[in-house]
Amino acid sequence: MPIKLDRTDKALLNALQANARLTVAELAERVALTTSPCWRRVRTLEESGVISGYQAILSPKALGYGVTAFVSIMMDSHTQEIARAFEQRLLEIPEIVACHNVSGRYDFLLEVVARDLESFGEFAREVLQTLPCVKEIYSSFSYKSVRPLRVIPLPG
Amino acid sequence: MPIKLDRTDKALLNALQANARLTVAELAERVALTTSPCWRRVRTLEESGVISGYQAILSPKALGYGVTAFVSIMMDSHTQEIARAFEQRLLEIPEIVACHNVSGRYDFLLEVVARDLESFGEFAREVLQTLPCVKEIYSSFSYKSVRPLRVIPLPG
DNA sequence: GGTGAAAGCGAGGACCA
DNA sequence: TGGTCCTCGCTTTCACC
Repeated sequence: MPIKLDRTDKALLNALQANARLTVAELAERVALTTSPCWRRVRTLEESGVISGYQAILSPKALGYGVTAFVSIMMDSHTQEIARAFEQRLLEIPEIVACHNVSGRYDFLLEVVARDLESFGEFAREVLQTLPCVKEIYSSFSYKSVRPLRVIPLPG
Repeated sequence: MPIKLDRTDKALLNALQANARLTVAELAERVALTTSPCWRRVRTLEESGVISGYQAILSPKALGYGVTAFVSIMMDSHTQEIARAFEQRLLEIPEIVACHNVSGRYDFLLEVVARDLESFGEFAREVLQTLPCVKEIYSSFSYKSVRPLRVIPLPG
């Protein structure tokens, strides 16, 4: 699974992580190539799965979400089916923008957006607390995102 | 800061969150508009800050990162300058792909990628443990990302 | 807010070195 | 691999409804 990337590939990936709307012509200029080989490289990166997609990044603030919370959930049961059903249920809740099954004291770590603290409280009470098999919930609020743009480092 | 969005705007945002490379022609078709008004709406969404950018989403796995960890950090001091300097230092560490200053028992929550557990151990020992003013660190590993694609829900 | 048309440019492919 | 050229379709911007 480790795909070989040369300097040019890394430059392309960094440019596209910063701005997915760069045209092939602009990309080519940045990496000192002509458009055809540049376009071919990008396509190869897409096909190999290194680039899994392109996404518009929305501002939670501008959409009226003033609160980002991290919610840790401990289950009172750990069977295969219960975990699967629980994950399925989590996927149906749009306020949960990220969600990991994790090791340690808690079983799931969620990132949740809400309009304000009051709205989050209601969400926690009416949605999270009523999920099946939940034993304990711990919420922590983001005062500020220190690193707003998620960038995967390129190895080597 | 709450920007008014009608049904069409929301459809555009949802389409662009799923695929930022859709052409204006394709977008227009999906929302039953012609290209001109569609293009104008997208531009307005960009200028208003609702769309803060476009990003290629890379696969950590394909890049050789087998481990995603969530690291909670407790500081032994909480002055303004120390926090600022600490955040500045965190920004210089590329393995930290996300980072929040949070409420609760810990002060910072980081998301870190690493090649494998061994590599993470080394990173924790040599980079995280040596940061100034760190009192306690708690690491939790992601077994699996339940929601791989981050999508902000649209209000209303 | 919506439509339609026009100019220019980029995407994507065929082919050569 | 990289480069050149070529064609179609899209982007972008009009003027107008």
